[in-house]
Amino acid sequence: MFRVIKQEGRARRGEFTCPHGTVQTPVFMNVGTQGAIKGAVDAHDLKEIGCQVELSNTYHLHLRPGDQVVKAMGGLHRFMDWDGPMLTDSGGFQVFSLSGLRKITEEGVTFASHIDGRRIFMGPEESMAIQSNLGSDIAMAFDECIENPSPREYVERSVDRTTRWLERCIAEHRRLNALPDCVNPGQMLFGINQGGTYGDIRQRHMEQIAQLDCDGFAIGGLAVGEPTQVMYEMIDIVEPCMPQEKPRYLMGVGTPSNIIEAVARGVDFFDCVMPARNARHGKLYTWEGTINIKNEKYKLDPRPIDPTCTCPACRSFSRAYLRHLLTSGEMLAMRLAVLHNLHFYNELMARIRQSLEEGTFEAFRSAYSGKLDRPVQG
RNA sequence: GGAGGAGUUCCCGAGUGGCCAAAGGGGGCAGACUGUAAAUCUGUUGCGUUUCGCUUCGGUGGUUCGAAUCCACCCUCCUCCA
Repeated sequence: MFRVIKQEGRARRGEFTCPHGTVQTPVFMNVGTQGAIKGAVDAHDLKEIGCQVELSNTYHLHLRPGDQVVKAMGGLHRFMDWDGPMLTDSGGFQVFSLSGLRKITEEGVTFASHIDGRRIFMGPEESMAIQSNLGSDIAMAFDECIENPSPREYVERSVDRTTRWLERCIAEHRRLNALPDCVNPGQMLFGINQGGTYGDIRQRHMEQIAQLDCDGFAIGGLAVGEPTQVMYEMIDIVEPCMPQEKPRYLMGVGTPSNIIEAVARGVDFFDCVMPARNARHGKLYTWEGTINIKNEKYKLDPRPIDPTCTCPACRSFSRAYLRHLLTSGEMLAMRLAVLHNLHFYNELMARIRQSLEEGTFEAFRSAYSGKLDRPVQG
């Protein structure tokens, strides 16, 4: 269930209630693909850094440890000891990212497992069954995330197939939720818009799936190589076709500026591996811009990553220490850096929400959009 | 004292007459990363006025049109024998 509390322009301050709690939006979901945030961060840590929604992946958990294992262990919430809202991605992104290892038909996708090469088939029904076994609060429809660029003709055929897959997802999802041993009978389902960089295809697709019975709608297939401006154009085209009373989720996006710009265009949910991956690689976010903690200039820097930050890393450690840990390959470096960047993203969303409540979002946008993605000056 | 072996650019290490400012690794420096096959990948790492010039392969001298590579002597280190 979703309601808009306040609006500034197209930007929405909302509230989304799902089986494991109520989510304040706009929200950034913290990505734990295999039931863990890479960098030795666990579900308890997520609580401390302000995470509202945890995100895991259908394809990866199906391969290891197997969704039947997770179900036998009481569902993914109990397995990883996360009692808050959780979203599972359907495996649709792996259709894109593992493109060298798969074959697509009307029925679904056959993957060569990236672990041992064995063939695994995943279609709408399989994806729904796995996500049902995982017991997430929000299941994502099984789609094809199309690579960019793709020929118009291919995009048209793919999008039509994704629509048919969505209808199958809805039917199967409804059936699974009604089964007596369902892990999370209140599980919701989001449909996904595709269409590459063809605005008219995206618009038509969004109009079609908006008619279907979904709990929310996502925009997928963006930030896959197209220029940022094109991504914004696609959101501008699709957003008016999205139901006002349902949440909008921009999948896999993005940089702090991308998020601010997408909120301005009416998006409520986000997720991205970027803050965690960048953290592991030494790129850290501050309210003055990004820093690469591995740079020599931080060798003797006694300051925390960001002097205004309250994350576990900034509360106790200097840039010089973080730099030392990271250049030495210490696991602790990754952990502290990931905690910082995810805390930053969660704090970013909190400030966005606050500005929306105060009616100052546009001021916030002009102060920080662009700036947060760029290296600090000086 | 005797017999062998070795000294290469920040480090390890390849190179035995021209295609060598010198492979490869490490380390250093910098960059990339957007529903995670990523603790990964890329670039760079003698100097300069940079389609070219200069300095460099333990030292000095020599052979040669041309030397990290061949010769002589010297220095240093390692192994074995006394």
